[in-house]
Amino acid sequence: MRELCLPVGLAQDEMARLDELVETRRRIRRGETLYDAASAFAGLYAIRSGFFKTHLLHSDGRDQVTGFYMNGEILGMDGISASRHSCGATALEDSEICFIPYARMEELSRELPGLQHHFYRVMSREIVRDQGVMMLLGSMRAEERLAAFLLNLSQRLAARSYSPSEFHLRMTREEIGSYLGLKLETVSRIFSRLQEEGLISVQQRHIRIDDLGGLRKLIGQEHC
Amino acid sequence: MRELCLPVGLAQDEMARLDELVETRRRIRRGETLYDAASAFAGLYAIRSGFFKTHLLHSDGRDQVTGFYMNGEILGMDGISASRHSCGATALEDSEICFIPYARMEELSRELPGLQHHFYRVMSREIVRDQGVMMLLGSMRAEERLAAFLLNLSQRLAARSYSPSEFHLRMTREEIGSYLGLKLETVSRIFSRLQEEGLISVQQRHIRIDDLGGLRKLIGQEHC
DNA sequence: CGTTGCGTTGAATAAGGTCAAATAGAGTGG
DNA sequence: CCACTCTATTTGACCTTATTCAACGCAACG
Repeated sequence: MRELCLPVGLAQDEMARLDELVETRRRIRRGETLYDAASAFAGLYAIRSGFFKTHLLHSDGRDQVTGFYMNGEILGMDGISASRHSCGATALEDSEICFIPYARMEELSRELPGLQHHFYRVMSREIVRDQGVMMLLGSMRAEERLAAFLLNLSQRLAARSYSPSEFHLRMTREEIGSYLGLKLETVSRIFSRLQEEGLISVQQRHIRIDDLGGLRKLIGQEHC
Repeated sequence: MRELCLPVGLAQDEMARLDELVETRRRIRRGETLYDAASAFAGLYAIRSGFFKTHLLHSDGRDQVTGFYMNGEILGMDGISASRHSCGATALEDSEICFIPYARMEELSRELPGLQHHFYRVMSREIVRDQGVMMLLGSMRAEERLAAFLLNLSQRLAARSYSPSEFHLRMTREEIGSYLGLKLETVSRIFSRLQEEGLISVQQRHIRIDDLGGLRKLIGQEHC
């Protein structure tokens, strides 16, 4: 996990100080929330294991999934700006997290230049990630969105040495749809269509990518 | 401008050090780019005056507007994560910016706790802003998107003591559409519709908000 | 005064949404 | 182990919304 969510290139003694950073380990059961939207911000959460979604509640009651997070990723950075979380985080499977109190993070990142740099980078990466989603929602058709979604998952799984071509979805069709700006029926239909086209095999939540190149071509060339 | 893009609550001597931070002032003419997508990251840009758009280039040639920025706002934070900008920034009118070299920013934010905190907050705010756009793109209908767009502009103008109810759009219909995930014709049509409904008056790029409450109601209650 | 870029509007079309019904699994209690 | 229930998923028929294609208007500018 360290390679993923903690700085590379820190000296040995700096690594030692890092352990001070992490206050607690906590288990979160599937369905439980790590924090709710509008709750007071206390610090960041590094996912040790498990899977989360973040979601925003719109004033009219509908809520939208804004992201899916897996082990090695950091949750909660949205809360820094207003000392209050703008979105909630919910576990999609039993998970384990490390809590990083914000005050301590600021303090320590002053002492360890590498750590400060790392946090700036992690936050910047989140901004870049969000821009990718905006691109996806703003200018891709349904089929492209799903393809991009699957490729993104595949790539992140590969980075964690899981199979990039065969995996189990932790979220429902509705959650995928909410994330991609589609209705759950559309998600289901597009999965079926991609299967007919021989690009993937779908068995409920079990996904196998049969034609990686084909999927890539789908998002690299077409448009609308 | 200081109230907007620089920390509140810094001591006098800290303020003095701040001037060291800002290296250069630069004028950018309308249509020029501040930085291009994929260009090397050097630092951040604080907008002194003017108006910018940021935009992402998709591999198939289409580019999507990811944000509009006005005076007092910070550009370039996307570049920290990969030492390379993920999107480009283009001036939509003659503008003036301050350049903040990244190395100096990191250095100084180590010495001035208030500054470090401020930068974390600014980056977090950007994340929250992006989430709002995701909400907009993912779960609002065209009319709601335009209403939200106008209300957002109005609010930011108000914070700068400009008129919140009457203003001039700096961007084309196509740029608005790209930002909102709509085609330019749709944007034009919806503007006309909102005018017919008595909510706004549109005269090319000149906008007057006639019924603020009505616009708010549009995004607060309806859904799809 | 024609050119050029931007904006508006109309008609036809396609993409995705809505509503409804059928099916498949997972979990539960008998 | 089986029947029962509940939720998630799939699929079909139909409908709404936004896109596409095309024509025209407007304003700025050389």
